[in-house]
Amino acid sequence: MKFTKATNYALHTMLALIDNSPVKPIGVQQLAEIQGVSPTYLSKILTRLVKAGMIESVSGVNGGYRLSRKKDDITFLDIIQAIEGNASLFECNFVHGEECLIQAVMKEAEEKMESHLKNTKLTDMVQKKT
Amino acid sequence: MKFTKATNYALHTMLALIDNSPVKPIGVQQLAEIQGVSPTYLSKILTRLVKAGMIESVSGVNGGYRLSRKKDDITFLDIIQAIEGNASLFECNFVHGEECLIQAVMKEAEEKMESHLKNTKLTDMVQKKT
DNA sequence: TCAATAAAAGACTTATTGTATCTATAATAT
DNA sequence: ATATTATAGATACAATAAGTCTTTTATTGA
Repeated sequence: MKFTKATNYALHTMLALIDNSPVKPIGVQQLAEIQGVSPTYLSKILTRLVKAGMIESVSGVNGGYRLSRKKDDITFLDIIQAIEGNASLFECNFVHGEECLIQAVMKEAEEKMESHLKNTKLTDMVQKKT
Repeated sequence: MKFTKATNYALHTMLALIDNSPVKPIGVQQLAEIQGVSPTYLSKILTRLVKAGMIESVSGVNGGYRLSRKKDDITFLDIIQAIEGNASLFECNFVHGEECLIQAVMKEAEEKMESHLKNTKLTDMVQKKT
């Protein structure tokens, strides 16, 4: 079990967008180059973030991507779920009559992780940096 | 990102072994039938648990698998790591000079989950059941 | 209005991993 | 000896990840 590379790209791109001007967008070309990934692939990832309302895109000359207004609210969990989806990490296939106790424990564990990701905002990263 | 089915099989098999006699082993044939999976595949999974020291195998007639002595110490994390390995869930590929702050947050989050899995023992399940 | 720019979308390819099965080999009780 | 049972290796198939290519749509500057 592993997070996908797409999640890595998404998180780092978001961090780059935080550093960038909130007004003037930055092109996917440039964002892709920094991370050593193809622009089309990265744009595919960014489109998901747009649909999740975290960033906005501007097409045409001097277009690109920039953070949406509510940047202070964006958590790690938001970004991760936009990319990975929000299905449970563990799904019991066994056919019990009752509830699956194992599943319950796994869900609790997952929630611990999610809780931490929900409580850490992207903007926390920038403060640490300075 | 998801836990593999193998982990599901491993956890449920361990639970079945707890219910079983600690002396007389139970065959993979039977264990596989309960879960609707092929014996050869399940045995492959169980071999990993054997190597991790959680269960022991007895070959030959009336052979099979049974818990190893230290059954009270076996945690969810033990089983999961025996199957999934113990690599980090998140690996940053970006080439920073410094440490990756994102990676640090992800690691913290993962550790929250692991902590819960480490603190929950298999035997806890049995007590709940009664 | 037109040409250049840039994102969005869809079809497609390739690589990797998960999920098995089959066969052969080794160990053990009767 | 033989039937039984785990172990190991080779192999096959499916699903997902990761990425490319091409076309379409939207926007801007000249």
